[in-house]
Amino acid sequence: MTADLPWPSSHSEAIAIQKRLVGQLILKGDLSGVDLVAGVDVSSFGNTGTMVGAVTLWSLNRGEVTQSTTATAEAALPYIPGLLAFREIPVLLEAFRKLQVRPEAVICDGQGTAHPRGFGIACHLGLYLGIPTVGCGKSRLIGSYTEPGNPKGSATDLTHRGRRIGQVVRTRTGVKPVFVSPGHLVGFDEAVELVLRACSRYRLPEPVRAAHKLANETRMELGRVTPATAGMKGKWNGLEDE
DNA sequence: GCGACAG
DNA sequence: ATCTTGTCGC
Repeated sequence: MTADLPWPSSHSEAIAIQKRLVGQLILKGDLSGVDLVAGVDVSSFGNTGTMVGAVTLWSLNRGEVTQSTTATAEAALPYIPGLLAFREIPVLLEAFRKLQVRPEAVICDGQGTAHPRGFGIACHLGLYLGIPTVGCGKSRLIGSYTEPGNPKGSATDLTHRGRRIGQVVRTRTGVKPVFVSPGHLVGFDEAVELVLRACSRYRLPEPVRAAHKLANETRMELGRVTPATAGMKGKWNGLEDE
């Protein structure tokens, strides 16, 4: 279930890994029959300190959370646009390891193929888990697009260098759209279909909302017990690379 | 060199 | 992401 993939020790190494793994993605697959969908999210105290990862299993048919797990870890590196996965995946995998049931699909709080190298956190997580993953970001990382129509369900293409890398989707009438792109084992349109199916009365998919809530509550309960802000300044900023 | 920049 | 009060709108 958890493949053994390489891990970087520097900024450039991380980029090299993404460029190599992108070729292993399978950007097609139908999720119309899926019921058990996992939502994942990470909550942290800014760029350093303790992070809490949460995975929530949501039954689309029952419309409720079936099971959920959390895990905590110290941030190994700060948030770097384009390298988010290397910061959040470890704690998310640990949370996944505690699950007693395998979800049929996963919706991530972040991008899938809508990434500079076509390998966002949803892709990364998908390859590790071997489960279909979809990226659903609240804002844009890269790509250009025209605003989708106002009605719920409206969508336009998110493009980059003349290629479609994802779609901008209105998950709720009159509300800011989300950025949907496939992670692994799912196609572009199928990814949008799953996200829309997982959205009921809010902007974000229910599984993601549940995970976000759980991660945040868990972090609050822990209390701010980790100052450790001094030890990692400048780490992974490219300057001390090679 | 100057902006942009998931969470 | 996180820090935060009030405020606009259905």
